[in-house]
Amino acid sequence: MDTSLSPQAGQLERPLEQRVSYRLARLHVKLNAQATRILRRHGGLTLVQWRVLVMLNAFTETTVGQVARMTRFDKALISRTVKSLVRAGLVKARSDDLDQRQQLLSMTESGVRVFNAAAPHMYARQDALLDSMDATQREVLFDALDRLEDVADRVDAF
Amino acid sequence: MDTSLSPQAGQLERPLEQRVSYRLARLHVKLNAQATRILRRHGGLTLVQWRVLVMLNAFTETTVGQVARMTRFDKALISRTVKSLVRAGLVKARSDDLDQRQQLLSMTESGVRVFNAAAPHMYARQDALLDSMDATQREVLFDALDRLEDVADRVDAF
DNA sequence: ACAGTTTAGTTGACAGGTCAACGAAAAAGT
DNA sequence: ACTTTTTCGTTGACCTGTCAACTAAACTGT
Repeated sequence: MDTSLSPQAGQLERPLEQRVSYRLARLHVKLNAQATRILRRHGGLTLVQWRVLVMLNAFTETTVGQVARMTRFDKALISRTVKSLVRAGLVKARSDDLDQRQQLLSMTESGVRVFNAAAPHMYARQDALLDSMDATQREVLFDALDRLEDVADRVDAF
Repeated sequence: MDTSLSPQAGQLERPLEQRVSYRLARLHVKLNAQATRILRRHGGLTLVQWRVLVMLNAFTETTVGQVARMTRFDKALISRTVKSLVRAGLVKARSDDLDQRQQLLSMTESGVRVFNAAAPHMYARQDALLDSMDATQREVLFDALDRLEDVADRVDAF
């Protein structure tokens, strides 16, 4: 397969490499695609379903709103995803006596089983990502991510 | 506004902060939202439209496929975006005599005007992102992004 | 007690993006 | 020359994620 571009491509190829947002977008797409493939291979969860289960695994009983806030996903998305998980029998909802608006979510036995099947692979990947850097690199990376998020939050500057 | 989570939240809050793919996803969403807002405010381009125009600005005459390969976006997406740009009068297509399958794309005068109106703000943001780090940090960051992409490409390991 | 406000969650409509199938043209193989 | 394969771009179906509107429940202040 020929991956070369046109002769003039070199003009932009390098600058493009150095664009933060572009590089981040590209990496994000790749990581997502990889995670999606792993999940499909090991139990068939979607990425959002996985992230919800991660939360339910860490917090015995949680609500839709709490998951949405923690993952920073849209609550509509979480709502639909939880519904799909309930439909698949992986999550059960129990109404909260103290607050009738919300439901307390937890994994079913089957949910735990599916989660535990996928988890080793997902965590191995996570470790591989971290292991690709040494300790200082990791530190710098996370610090950089923090700084970038700060800039991204200062919207009105531009 | 109370941003605190449930008491048990601390259990996962820090680990979550340290997850590479999660942090990257979050940053990506923020950066995209910021770019989208800037573009809306300065000319009304969408993010994909902007990225296509960046390419057309760097390469006088390009094709849909070439843009797709360079940006790593899906060619279907580029095809539709180009069509929208042509419809908006920002891009013109000229058929290639040597290859009747493809069309050579370039910006119209109006396209250049819109691009130039948005560009300073987008580049200022880009600079602000880079300026949030010092030289060594930038170097480590891009190196880390490279390494992470490598790991993301090694799919079959998990 | 009760009007006004806030919060939880659902839903519909929609934009962004992916995937697979396709027709047309070009390139490669025989 | 002609069949086969590859490439270019478009299209339709579909999935993901966002936004805004809405209902119901809970909280707040009087």
